[in-house]
Amino acid sequence: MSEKRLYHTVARAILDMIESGSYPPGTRLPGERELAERFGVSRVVVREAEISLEAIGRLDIRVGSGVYVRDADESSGLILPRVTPFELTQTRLIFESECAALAATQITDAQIEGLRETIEKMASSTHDTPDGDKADRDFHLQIAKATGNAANVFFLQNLWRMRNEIDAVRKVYSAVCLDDTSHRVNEHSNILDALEARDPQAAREAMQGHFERLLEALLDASERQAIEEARQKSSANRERYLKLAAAR
Amino acid sequence: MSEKRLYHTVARAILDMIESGSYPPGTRLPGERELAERFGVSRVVVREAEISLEAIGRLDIRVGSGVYVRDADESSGLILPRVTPFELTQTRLIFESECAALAATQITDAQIEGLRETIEKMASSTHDTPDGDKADRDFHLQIAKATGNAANVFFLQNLWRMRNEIDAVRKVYSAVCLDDTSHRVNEHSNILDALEARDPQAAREAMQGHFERLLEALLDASERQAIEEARQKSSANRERYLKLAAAR
DNA sequence: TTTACAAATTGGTCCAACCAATTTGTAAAC
DNA sequence: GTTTACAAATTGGTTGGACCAATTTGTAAA
Repeated sequence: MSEKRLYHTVARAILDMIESGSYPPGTRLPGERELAERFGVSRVVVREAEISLEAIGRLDIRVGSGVYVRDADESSGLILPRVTPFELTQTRLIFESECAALAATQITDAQIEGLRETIEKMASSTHDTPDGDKADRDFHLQIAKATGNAANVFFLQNLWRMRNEIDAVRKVYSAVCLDDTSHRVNEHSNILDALEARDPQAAREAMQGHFERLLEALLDASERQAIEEARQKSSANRERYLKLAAAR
Repeated sequence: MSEKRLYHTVARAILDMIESGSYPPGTRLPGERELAERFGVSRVVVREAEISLEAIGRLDIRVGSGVYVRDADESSGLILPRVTPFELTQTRLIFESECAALAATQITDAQIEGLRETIEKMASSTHDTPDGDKADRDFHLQIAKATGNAANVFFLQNLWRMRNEIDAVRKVYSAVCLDDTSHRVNEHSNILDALEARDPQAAREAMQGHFERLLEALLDASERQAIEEARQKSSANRERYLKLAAAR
């Protein structure tokens, strides 16, 4: 209601179309002429709306071809702070635990069922496919949605963007998630049980446990990684200095 | 690097104009018509260029007034979701309470002192100046910083952006903050005490209390506002229908 | 000096074209 | 049957002119 300019309203509407799932990433949007008619505005306004969405990396406008929904991941060009995997996990711990507690007070049976499906999907995913990650993300996202709070959903999405778009984070996380599918499935089940029991405190603690274990796994992994890097560096050094010695 | 679309070229040119220093932040750009002539393009193209720059937070377009160069402060480039004041406050409650608890475990004496200053500043601010708001923001921001976690700082900044940049939120918040400076000063002091005592649980509860009271104040305010809007609407209706009756 | 209001300025929207890049449909060639 | 060539349809890009609404500015009255 507070939008004064038409193209803002239209941009909002297009965003809604995308976020409702009608147009998944990569999909082509209806042409400018059709959208103009559908929204009851001129083509200019649709263009302005699409251009503003292009500017913030949500759309990809290709001349002669069409306007495409951009994948929310890479090259979104948005600025994220430089956070370490530990910082991210700590923030997830405090934030998602409270989300879980909140969700426990108002989650619906249908949402419980949706969560169960993500767990099954994760359990049946092979180790290296991205399916497991997607199921993981869906699980946490659906809990945020179950809080019925758009701000919570927004932050959850941003947390996940940090995980995927910050190199240092992605590196460590992927190193950790190789062989812990069974752990994750287990812990997700615990969380689900608490939610199904509508027990906020139990949900909070289950989620805390989930991230505390992850935090420990991250510490182990980063230690291994540090050792490995040190080994490589010293090996490189050895080669360098041996060469020097050999050249003498 | 030749830009295919004209409005990209123009956007680039406008950006150059800004970055060359000819138009410092806050300055008004030449009108669309003049720029169109200067660049030798149509007005629509200039508009499209300016809209794309507005979308990424570089320009501020004001109807009837002009296009202004935006101060390059924290425009993180994120598009904010439509959240209600209640959602925002709930998220602040769960997130900032945990931040306070976390901060209590590791805050330094210097940071304690910094917090105390913001409280004094708020106490001495007159009611309608923005100084009070700034001190409020600083207080919460410094607690997030005291957690030593960049992700927490990032999210706190975004929470504040929601408060200031979402119309519906700003409206209700400003209605609430008129006469509650004394409340806020009190509650901030309580939080500070808990932090100084390095008592996580007390800090958490003090912060929770802060937001729970705010939540109630918001409910009151939104109720008053709804009543006022209903009054205005019915008054408008009365005028309309009386006119109709008089014209008969 | 202040106030009130009309005029000029500025962004917002619409329309009706036409251009250029791309995709698509179709028919000829293999 | 598959590939190739090319014309037709589709799609975004740009233009000029027109009119509206919000805002600022200039001017005259109080």
